[in-house]
Amino acid sequence: MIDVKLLRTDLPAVVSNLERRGFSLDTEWYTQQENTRKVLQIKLEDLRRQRNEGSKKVGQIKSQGASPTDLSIHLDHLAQIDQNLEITQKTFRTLEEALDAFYLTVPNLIDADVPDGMDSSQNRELRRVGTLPHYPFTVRDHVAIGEKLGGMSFSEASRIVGTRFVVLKGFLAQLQRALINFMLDIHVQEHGYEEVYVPHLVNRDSLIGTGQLPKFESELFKIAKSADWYLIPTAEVPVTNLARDRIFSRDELPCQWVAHTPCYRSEAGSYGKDLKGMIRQHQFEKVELVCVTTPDRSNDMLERLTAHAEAILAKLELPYRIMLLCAGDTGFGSAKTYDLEVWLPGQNDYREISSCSNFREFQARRMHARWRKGPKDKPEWVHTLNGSALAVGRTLIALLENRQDEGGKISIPEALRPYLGGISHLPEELIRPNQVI
RNA sequence: GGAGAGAUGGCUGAGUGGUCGAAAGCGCUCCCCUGCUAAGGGAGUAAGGGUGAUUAAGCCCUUCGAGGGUUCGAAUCCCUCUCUCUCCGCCA
Repeated sequence: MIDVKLLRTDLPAVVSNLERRGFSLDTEWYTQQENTRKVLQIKLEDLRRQRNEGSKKVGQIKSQGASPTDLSIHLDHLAQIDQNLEITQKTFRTLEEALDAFYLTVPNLIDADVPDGMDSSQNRELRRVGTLPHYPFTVRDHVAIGEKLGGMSFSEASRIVGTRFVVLKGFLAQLQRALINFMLDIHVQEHGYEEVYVPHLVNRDSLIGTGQLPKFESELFKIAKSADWYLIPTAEVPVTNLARDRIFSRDELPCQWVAHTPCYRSEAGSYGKDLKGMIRQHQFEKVELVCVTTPDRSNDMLERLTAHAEAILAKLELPYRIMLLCAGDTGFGSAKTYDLEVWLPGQNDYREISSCSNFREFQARRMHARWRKGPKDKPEWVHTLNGSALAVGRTLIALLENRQDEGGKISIPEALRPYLGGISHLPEELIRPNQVI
């Protein structure tokens, strides 16, 4: 949620900032509601004051043993106030609910150093890392590699559930598991994150907290059994909500958490996009970094977090580029986002494999996540950040496509070999099924 | 799934209709005392919001899990829901 006070005091600044995203704020509606709110609230609070004072007096009158007529006159007067109060309260509540609902649909303010632009074509490429591979043969995409190697089955998945799922078997399943462990270990051991295991179902409040609701319900899978349980679309939701309703002391911050979870997305509205293969699935594995920090450090933390995601790509020797998203392409709750895009030879293009964002106070307001500088100080909002490091399914694709040879073998980057029993190439039997005699 | 108990400030925990935004203790902050250490004394210490010159003072409103009800008045009485704990059952 953006700062309500800022809306009240400097509406033009908010409007022009949000225009950079292509979001147009209904100023006429808002101004009118807000002005009414102010008048109504003053009136309401005054009526409540009168009632409180009147009620107190009843107690005094009674204890002083005043005449019954005095008392009934006073009670009549109070009844009138109450009647007025009830009407005012009803109107005020309706108004406030409308305003609250409105606030939840307003995106975050964009950082000043985010470039202008309305869509991904105007994202700014900051740099490229790694050299693109050249092949003296026709490259296969990951689907073709999967077919050749075996162990990647879309047809079986579709029989089990439907489209946009995959079954991985044998060394491909093991490769995915190796990647997860590899990423977690690096973040814990080299980058100083605390590993957390979290629920894969979350309630409405958590999704409102991180900003997926109320606006993006269609992208979520809802559990039929419960009124407000959803499958997580990213570990960001349960992990960031660890900060919900908390007041951190200075020395507890920053919190740096890493979690591996599956992610479930309905991908409504992406029909026809990336239909083939593992690029866009209803279920995929991801290792997510989440940071809760003091405001003065959040700029720095975004750079660090992004560097931590890059470190994984670098260790896996995958070529990538780093993009600074333009205002129009930056997500609803984010003030500034870097995307890491990995090179996919099968697509002859870079594709998103990580997205690292600074949410500043936006999620903290929704979650009531605060911190206190010193014991005497007022609580302030924390800043929250998160980034994928990395999307595991796409990492697996990237490895298959970038490290294939003509015969269809995949070379394993040095850094990953300890996680695969030391082998240098796939396919090789990593762990043989027991022979039953 | 069955039975019971509970939800109060940073924490523990009192509080069954007005004098309660809330005792006491712990923690924390400041001050005093004590030549180290240990200990002692005093004061302060919830959050959100409105108004105010929108980071003043002041005044005011709201909040004792959430929502509704009774009442002139609710932390306190009634109803619904959520969550937590204990015991039994079931279970990876």
